[in-house]
Amino acid sequence: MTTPHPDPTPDSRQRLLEAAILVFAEKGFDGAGIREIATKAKANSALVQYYFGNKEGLYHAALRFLFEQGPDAVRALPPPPMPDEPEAFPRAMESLRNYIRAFLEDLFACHDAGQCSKEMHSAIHLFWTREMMDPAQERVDMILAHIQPHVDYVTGCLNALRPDLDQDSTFLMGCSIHSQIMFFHRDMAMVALLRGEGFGPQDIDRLSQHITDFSLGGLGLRTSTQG
Amino acid sequence: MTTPHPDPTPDSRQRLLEAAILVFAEKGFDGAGIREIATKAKANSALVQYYFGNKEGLYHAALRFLFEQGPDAVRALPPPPMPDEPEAFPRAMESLRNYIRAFLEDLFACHDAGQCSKEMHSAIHLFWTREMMDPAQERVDMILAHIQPHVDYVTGCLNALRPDLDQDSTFLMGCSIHSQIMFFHRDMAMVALLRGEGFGPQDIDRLSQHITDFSLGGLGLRTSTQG
DNA sequence: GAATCTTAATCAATCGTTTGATTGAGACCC
DNA sequence: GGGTCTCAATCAAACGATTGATTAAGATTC
Repeated sequence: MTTPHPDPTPDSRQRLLEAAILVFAEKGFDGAGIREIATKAKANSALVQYYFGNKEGLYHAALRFLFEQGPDAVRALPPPPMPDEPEAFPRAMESLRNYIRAFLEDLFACHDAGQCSKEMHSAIHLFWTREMMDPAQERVDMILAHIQPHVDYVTGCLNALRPDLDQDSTFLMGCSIHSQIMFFHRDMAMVALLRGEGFGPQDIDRLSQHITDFSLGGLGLRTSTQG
Repeated sequence: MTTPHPDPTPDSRQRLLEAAILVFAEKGFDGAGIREIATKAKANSALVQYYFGNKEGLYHAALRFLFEQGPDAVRALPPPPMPDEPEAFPRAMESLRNYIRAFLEDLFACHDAGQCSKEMHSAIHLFWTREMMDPAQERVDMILAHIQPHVDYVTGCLNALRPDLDQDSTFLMGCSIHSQIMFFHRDMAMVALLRGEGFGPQDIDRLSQHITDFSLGGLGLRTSTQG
């Protein structure tokens, strides 16, 4: 997460950005205070105005920063097959399975080449989830640009798996798949309360297996029945 | 949540409670101000301390209020069949279908006997969703008590539909079903951006049909293949 | 007339922001 | 090389506004 940008980018700016991600993720925009962020960044709170204009500028910059520099499971995945390619069907099935697993690994912060701390990793997803709940008007373009590859990937899989579906039905299928993946991330607190214990990285095998099977079944492509 | 014959001078405590739901839902706990709530309630802000002790007491009371008085689709549904009852399987299938539809109607504020305004109705679900994202320690009991009937209902359906599953697998199935229902509510903003237009009450037929079919397929109970 | 309800005025604390001063490294002139 | 100037970076201090909370007096009700 280093900036290759040529602009004057001293350490304080970077530290503020990373501290902002942590605090905004934990407490939200209104709950987070400029002074708290600056203290965690070991910087002066006035630097927020100096570098980012105001608090909202810091929030905006932090969101853009984690979009551009943060972890993204889909970036590393090979693209799904086109519907007319040979072996498109089994390869799309495998692509969907890999996507679900990669997304889960990303959410549970199973970082191999650790570019950022585990705490930062989960804060990034929490920050991101907060913004999704009510996206600000001036950030929708940035958000859409970040989501689009995810949508395209799953849509590509679905087009190969169910070429008979119209566009809107395919969209609904993608929603059903994504909803399951994200549920186990952002509703973890509820899941932990109901189940007694939450899911963690050690459950990724089981979770990705379940979501994949459930989704293939939902698509009408279940090959065998299992628990 | 207005009475069918509204009082000329309704209780100011009640007005505060209802205004709190609206403002807390829109801006969250930190974003909402006591003065704004009081203004919307046409009451004095000091009444918050008088009736509820402090701001958090108001939040707590508002949450409990909408739990006890607010709309709840499951309350009106006949209980799902026990696994050993006659015709348990087809009845459980119908129960699940009804549950999904009732939940969606609830989320989209299709109130027949309007106990509260449509604005209040959607605010209730937004408020509720916010609390779910990070539930406060002192409110988990109340939250669990409100969720439990939902979990029990779906678990009852699943026990009749897939009696072979162990408890944890059943739990995962329930998560997959609930995740889909809630997705179309709280990610509506994102869906609208991606799809060009969001879903509304007029789409309930299509949505509940899709989620039901997808879920039955995920359960390995798909009877026919359709778009 | 006591209890309950409501009010405006006010509290201390904290908020995001602004200000003015200081630092230190480089550019420039003589 | 010494002196001067520039400019971005950083800081402590203070700003006005707003926050949730408190108070004491007035209104209402029974």
